[in-house]
Amino acid sequence: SVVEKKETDSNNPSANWIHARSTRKKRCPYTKHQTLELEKEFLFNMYLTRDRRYEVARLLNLTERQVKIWFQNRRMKMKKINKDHPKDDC
Amino acid sequence: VMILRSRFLDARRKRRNFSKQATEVLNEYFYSHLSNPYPSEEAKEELAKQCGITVSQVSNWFGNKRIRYKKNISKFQEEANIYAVKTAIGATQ
DNA sequence: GAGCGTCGTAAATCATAGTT
DNA sequence: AAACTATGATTTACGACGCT
Repeated sequence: SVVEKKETDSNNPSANWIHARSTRKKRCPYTKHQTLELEKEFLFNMYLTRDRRYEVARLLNLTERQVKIWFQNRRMKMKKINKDHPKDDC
Repeated sequence: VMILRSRFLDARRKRRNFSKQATEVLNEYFYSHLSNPYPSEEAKEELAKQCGITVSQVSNWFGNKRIRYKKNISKFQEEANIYAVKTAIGATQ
């Protein structure tokens, strides 16, 4: 009976974790230039003011939302790097 | 400066495939939790320990596994059966 | 209560390892 | 050895939820 249960689970892909993010913007990789400028801005300060965000978005032809999210992701990346390699530095 | 930094980090992208045993452990967890293959933070830590990899690597593995499984379930059917049998044997002992 | 924060993730893409 | 495929890691984009 245990076997049967496991097998029905295996044969049952309808098990709901397959939820399609239907209405999501497709990921579009940023250009070298966009990434470089964003990194430079991040180096200057990890958190954006509203005005800075507007400027950066305008200069790089991205939406303010994209810039905001890029900074959020970038901070998470920094956190992950610090976690994975505690203290090797240049 | 950051060009060097990013190049340095990109170099970390050099990887090796996980050991056969590690993959075995991960697959066992995945297929025995097929209805909800989302290990908790604690489960990830345990898997990481068992596999000799980092928690981040466990997260990456499950992320990749879920999407690739979902994208082509039939391709993984044989593998799924193998691990289903494996856990079934384990359960009866 | 609008707005930006983190956290975990999906999905696409990248870079390389492994295979044919 | 050059295609080709598998696989681990990284990059965009959100939803959920927190704080102020």
